[in-house]
Amino acid sequence: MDKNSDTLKLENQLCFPLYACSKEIVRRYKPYLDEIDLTYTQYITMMVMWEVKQINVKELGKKLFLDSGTLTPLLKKLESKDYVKRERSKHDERNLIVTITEKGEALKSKAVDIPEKVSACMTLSEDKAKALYSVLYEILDSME
Amino acid sequence: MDKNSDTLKLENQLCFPLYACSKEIVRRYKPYLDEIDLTYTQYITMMVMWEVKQINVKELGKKLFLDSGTLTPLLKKLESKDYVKRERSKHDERNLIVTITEKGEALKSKAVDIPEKVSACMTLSEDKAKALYSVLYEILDSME
DNA sequence: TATTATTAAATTGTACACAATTTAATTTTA
DNA sequence: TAAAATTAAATTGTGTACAATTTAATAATA
Repeated sequence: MDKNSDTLKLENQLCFPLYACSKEIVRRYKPYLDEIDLTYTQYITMMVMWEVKQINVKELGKKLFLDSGTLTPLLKKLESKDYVKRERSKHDERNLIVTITEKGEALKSKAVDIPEKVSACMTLSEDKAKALYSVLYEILDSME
Repeated sequence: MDKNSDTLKLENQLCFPLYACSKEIVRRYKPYLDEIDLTYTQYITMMVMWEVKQINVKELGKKLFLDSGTLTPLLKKLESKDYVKRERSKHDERNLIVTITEKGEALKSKAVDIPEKVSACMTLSEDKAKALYSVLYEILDSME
């Protein structure tokens, strides 16, 4: 390919549609997440908490691909809403243990319909969705 | 599917790997973009400028899926680096016309190798890359 | 044509996102 | 075991993102 003409066109990039698509879908979550007073990042954090109940910041960051610079203020906010509890591990005080609260557990029932509401606003066949899913994880795995 | 158990698991979301993958790839750009003193958003903006030479903020925003709240400060920064020129349209002063400068044009040659350097750090077959590309644009189109 | 509506950027405010540094705790090792 | 290295969060600083509002210019209309 002629390096000077095409490689730097937006339409020839793979990263750009990924970036744009991610943002646009996250934006579709907003009205539903507003109803339960969560941002998207807080929502995916709660998704982990609903599943594991308790986790430290490091492990949480690994699951979410986020670092403490993002998670520390976010977890403080979730704590102020009483959805999680933050406390240092007695065993190793470097670790901060995040634990879901009852109020956090209760929030789950309000969130359970959100994924289908969002996927309803974009038409994508089951097959393509599965293919997309597996390619994305393939990329994520290959980059680690 | 049992609503209360699986729909809210991170691993069952399509948006999450999209969000994570986008961020991780953008992060791979950083070391190369640092060398030419651009952020990723500035870089995709310059990609449009290399292609069209001149455009107003509204049209630029449409191409990049960004609004004036993001673009205004970003374009001011690109202007301060002398990569673009910002001036009101004489024909309609509501429009701000962004024009690439000579220095901006010259930057292209330094950026031309970046896409292949980034794609080198993730293994993805041509076929899968193409499939991914087309599904992403299908989603983007279906959401407009 | 004066008023109203619309449009395009800019501004404001909140929340990420992440690199780099700092702080404090724990391990390793000389 | 005391010093050095490592580790986990927190902090700092820069740069997005985007909703909502404001400002200024232009277009539509009563």
